[in-house]
Amino acid sequence: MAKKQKQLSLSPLENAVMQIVWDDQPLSADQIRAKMDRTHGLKDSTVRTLLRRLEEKGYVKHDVEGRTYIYRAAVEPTHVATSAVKTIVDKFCAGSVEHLLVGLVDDKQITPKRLKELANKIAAAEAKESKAKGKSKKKRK
Amino acid sequence: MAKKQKQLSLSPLENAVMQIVWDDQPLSADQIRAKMDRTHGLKDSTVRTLLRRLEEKGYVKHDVEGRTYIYRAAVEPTHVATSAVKTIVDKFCAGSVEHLLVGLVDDKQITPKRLKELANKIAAAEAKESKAKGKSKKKRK
DNA sequence: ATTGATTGTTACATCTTGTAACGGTACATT
DNA sequence: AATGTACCGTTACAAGATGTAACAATCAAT
Repeated sequence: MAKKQKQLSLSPLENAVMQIVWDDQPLSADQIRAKMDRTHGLKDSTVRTLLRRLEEKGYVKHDVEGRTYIYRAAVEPTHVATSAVKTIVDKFCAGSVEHLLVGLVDDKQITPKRLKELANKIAAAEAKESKAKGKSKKKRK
Repeated sequence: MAKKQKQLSLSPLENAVMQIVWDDQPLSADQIRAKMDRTHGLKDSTVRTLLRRLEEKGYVKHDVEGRTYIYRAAVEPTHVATSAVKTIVDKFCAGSVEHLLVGLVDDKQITPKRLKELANKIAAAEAKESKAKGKSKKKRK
């Protein structure tokens, strides 16, 4: 039972690349390098290595346009976030989202009042949305 | 105060140790090894290395009892969870807990209804708690 | 003093991450 | 056609993180 699942986690630099991709996709490797340049001074081969690794991990995909690779994200940032949160919840909160929420409140990351507001807002939005389209799973911006 | 702190993240194995510590603390290194044995077959020096690293990272602390180190957690699991969640939120949800909650709902990790219930419950608990204590700003949990 | 339990020190092979040089190839420009 | 140019694929490598552990020093009890 050697399920050799690679590391799906993003390293800091990989994350930096993803932020750019999520923000301005689609992008070529070189465009990404250009944007990275503001903070890092990476060579193009470096950036392409990062992109290759990200693609291996399933975070981005590319289309070949002419002879250039055009990259775009293969996963939504919120999906990455929620799945990471799920892992955390399973590990540290005995699988209970409730514990997590309590923790967030205890940690003052959100006030109970605001949490309630959000919950209501989300519930309302969800209700309206499901009524409006019934089955389709499109996401609004 | 804070200087060049190392990685505070837990490796899988370190995490396994923490789970045990959180569950049955306080424990000696050998007791921990014994519990690990069910899944891994680690030598005692291995376990002690892990414990030392965890202590360096600030996850556990020990008291010397006789000639034995008795370990216990130095941080609450929910604290680890919430701080990890904060990192995630900052990275992937533009810093907004709201986005995360929306994501959790979208991901069906929690229903909006249940989210609302929890929010109310938490708000209620919080309200009662602060009334009960009244004066104490200091929250010992 | 010898033994047994525990800790401290040190080691090391893998992997992961950051960073990049090289070499190939197809397209654009003489 | 020959060459430069813009990209891509392959390969490399040092530093740090991780898993795993042997070996040495110590103290407490025999």
